[in-house]
Amino acid sequence: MTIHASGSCDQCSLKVLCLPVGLPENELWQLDEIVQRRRPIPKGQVLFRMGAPFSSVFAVRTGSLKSVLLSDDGTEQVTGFTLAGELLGLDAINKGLHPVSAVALETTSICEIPFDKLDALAGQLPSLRQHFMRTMSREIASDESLLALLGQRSAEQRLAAFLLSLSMRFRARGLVADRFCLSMSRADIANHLGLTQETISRLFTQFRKQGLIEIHTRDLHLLEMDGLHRIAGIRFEPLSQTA
Amino acid sequence: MTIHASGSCDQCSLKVLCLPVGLPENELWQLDEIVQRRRPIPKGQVLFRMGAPFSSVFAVRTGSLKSVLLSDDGTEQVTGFTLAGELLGLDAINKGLHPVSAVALETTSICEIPFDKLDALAGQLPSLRQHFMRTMSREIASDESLLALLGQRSAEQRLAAFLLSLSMRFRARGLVADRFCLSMSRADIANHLGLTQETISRLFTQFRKQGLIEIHTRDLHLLEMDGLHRIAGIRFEPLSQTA
DNA sequence: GGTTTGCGATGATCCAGATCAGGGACGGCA
DNA sequence: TGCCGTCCCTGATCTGGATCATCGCAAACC
Repeated sequence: MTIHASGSCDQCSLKVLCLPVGLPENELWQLDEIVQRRRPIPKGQVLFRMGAPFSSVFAVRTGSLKSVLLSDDGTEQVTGFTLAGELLGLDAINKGLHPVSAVALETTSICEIPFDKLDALAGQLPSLRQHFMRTMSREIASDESLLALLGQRSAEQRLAAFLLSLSMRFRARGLVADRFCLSMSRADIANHLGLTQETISRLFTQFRKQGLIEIHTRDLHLLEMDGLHRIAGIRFEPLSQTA
Repeated sequence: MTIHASGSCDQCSLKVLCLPVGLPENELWQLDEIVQRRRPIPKGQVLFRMGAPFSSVFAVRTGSLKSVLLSDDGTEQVTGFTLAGELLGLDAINKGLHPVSAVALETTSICEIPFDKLDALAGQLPSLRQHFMRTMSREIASDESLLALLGQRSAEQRLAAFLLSLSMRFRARGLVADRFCLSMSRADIANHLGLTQETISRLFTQFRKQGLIEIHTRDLHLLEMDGLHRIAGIRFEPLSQTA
C-alpha cells in the first residue's frame, strides 16, 4: 500500500548522490525494482520510532528529518539531520532495532529499501556493495568529527562549523552553498550541538552583527564563508593529507 | 615482510567476536588466506596516521589502541578505544584516507586485512558480508550514544557510563566484567569524554569514597555496578524495545 | 641510596554557557 | 479580524567544570 507510482531511480535527480552512484544502466533497474516509493509524510510525523524493529533502510527524496535518541531519564539528543539524497537507518542493521527515532522536519518524501533484498543485491553488484560500504564509512567518519566538535569546541565554533557543514551538503546537491533555509528549529540545532536555544539565538545575532551572515527566521544567507571558517577553526572536506 | 607465522582465524580465541563470526569451516579458510598477521607493535607506536592512504582494515588480536583526530588548530580528540576482537579503520573506506590516527596503548598485535580482497570475499560469502555490515552499523550506533553522552551528560554521568561500557566490552570477550585494567591514561579518558584529567581524578576518588569502585593506578574493580548504572542514568546494551 | 621524571591528587580562582524570566513577532485558525 | 500558541529574542543571575599552581608518590635510572 505504501508503493507510490511516481518516479524511478533512473529519473531521480539525486541518483548521483544516493544508492545508484556508479551503477550502470543494466544494473540500475535491479535496484529500482526493490525500491518502494512512499507517499510524502507531513512535518512532525515519525518515520520510525526508537526501538522499533528494523527491516528497511530509507532514502530521502525531498525534505529532511532529524534523528533523536531518547535516554531512559527522558533527555533527548538530536544525533543528526538527514537531507535529500541521504540514507537513514544504517545504525539499525546491527541489532535489527532502530536505536533512534526519525522525525520529519517538513513535508518529506521517502524511498524505502528492504534490507534483505538490498543485501542480496549487494552480493551481486560490486559497485552497489562498495558504495553502500562507503556510505556507512562516511557516516562513521562524520560522527567522529562531530564528537571532536562536542568534545573540544566553544559554542561559536560549533555553530560556525555546523552552518558550514550544512552549506557543503547543500552544495553537493547542486544547490547554492551560501543561501538556504534551515528546516530545523533553534531548539533542534542547540540540542544537536550540545548547547541551549538561547545560546544559538545569541550567536546568530552575534554573527549577524559581525557581518558574517544574514538571517530572517529560518532563511539563512552566509555572507562571509571565510570568516565562518576562521571561527570554526576546522576544515572538514577535504581532510588534508597529513604527512 | 609484515606477515607473521603465528596463528590462524580458526584457532583464534576471538573468532566468535571478530570477522569470522558465523562463517562455516569451509568458508573460514578463504578469509584466513587473506589475513596478514603482523608482529606486535609496542606501546605508543602509531599503527596508521591520520591522512595516510587506506588499503586495509585491521583487527586487534591482543592489546588495545586509541583513535585520535587531530584538528587544524592542533587540538586532539580521542574518538575511541579499540579492544581485542574489534576492527579498526572502517571510517577510512569512504575517502580512502584515514580520518584518524591509531596509537597502541600497550604492546598490541594486529591482523591486517586488505580491503579489496575483503570486499571481493564479501561478494561471495553472505554471512561475511552481513557480519561486516553489522559491525559498521554497530560503530555508527555506538558513536550516536557517545554523542548523547557528550551533548547532554554531566562529568560523573559520562565517567560512569564509560566504565560500564568498558565493562560490557570485556564481558563480551569472556573476561570478568567487574575487574579489569585501564590501558589508557587519565588524560586519554578525559579527552575522550570531553573533560579534563583533573576532573577524572576527582571522580575516581569520589566513586571510591562512595564505595562504587576500587582503583589502584590502572587496576579497576567495579564494586557496585548498580550504583554506577544509577549515576550513568542510561542503559546501553541492550537497547530496550520502546513501544 | 639518592635523584629524576612523569603521572595522579587536590585546592583556589574564573569564565563560558546554563538557567530563569519576560516580552515580542509571526502564522494558523475560528 | 482577532485570538492563541509556537517560536524566537534578550537581559539578569548562577554554576559546573576549566584553568592554574602545587604537592605527593612511585617507578626508572644512575
